[in-house]
Amino acid sequence: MNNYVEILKSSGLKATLQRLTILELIDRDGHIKIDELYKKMNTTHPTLSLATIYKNILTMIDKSVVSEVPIMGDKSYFELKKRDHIHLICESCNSIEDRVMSSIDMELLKQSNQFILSHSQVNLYGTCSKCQS
Amino acid sequence: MNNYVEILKSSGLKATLQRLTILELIDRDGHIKIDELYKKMNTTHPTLSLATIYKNILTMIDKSVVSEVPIMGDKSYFELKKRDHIHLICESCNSIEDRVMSSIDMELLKQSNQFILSHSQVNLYGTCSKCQS
DNA sequence: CTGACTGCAAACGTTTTGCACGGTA
DNA sequence: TACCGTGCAAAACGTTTGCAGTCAG
Repeated sequence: MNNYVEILKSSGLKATLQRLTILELIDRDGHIKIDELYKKMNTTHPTLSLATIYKNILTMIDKSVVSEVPIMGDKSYFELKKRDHIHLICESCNSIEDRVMSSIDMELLKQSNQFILSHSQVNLYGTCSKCQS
Repeated sequence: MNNYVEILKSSGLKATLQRLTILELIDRDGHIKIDELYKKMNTTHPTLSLATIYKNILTMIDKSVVSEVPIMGDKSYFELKKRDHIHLICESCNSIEDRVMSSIDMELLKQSNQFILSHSQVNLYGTCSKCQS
């Protein structure tokens, strides 16, 4: 848990019990939606409010502690900020698996039968050529 | 416009004026959000209701005529279903550019300076190994 | 002619906000 | 102690629903 304290402090955020709890739950699940987070939280910390979760998710995204994983036909999931990776999203059981792989390996994945690919969604965020000038 | 009539009919949907209007506006913009769609629609077809847009977007996604583009920190955009492509999303002007490229070319993009990459989001939808059995 | 589709208005669920209180640093 | 963060309740917002009327095939 000390780990999260460091992360928060170095991001200029206070290490409150609420934030530590949120981070621990996100980490345990890997990827979690707000309502799932709230339900799990309610069992151990019944007083922690939904508004606090929303406020903290926003501020922690802003500070790059957490990142949003928007999903087709579903609410966004949230995960701890980590190095670039791919999400393998199973449309049958709704599981989300992280995979660290190079672009070239993606072709291999398509050809292998470990994960039957239905469709892909690649979004690259950055600055377009117009906005660079 | 005849093109859309064909697409709708071959998907088992009736080619109503409302659907044709929605498809034309999506196509014209490339990627559009529901509220933008409604605003533009309102100028030319003031009686077309928001509920109709929502219902139609859902059914047309279901029939693979349209697809959803979920975006970090924003509402989903919608586009016509087309062959696999990458989205270059400018965080400055919020433009979305389509780019058809192989996985290997992605590496080239990162190295080039045409689009300064801030972060990427790759979601692959399909069936995981567990759910295949 | 019939089932699919539309428009309206109400209902619903999710997210945001304002404010008084509480806790971290 | 000062300020950031929390909890509550209300408000705002986006989306869905039910139903009566309409239209495409």
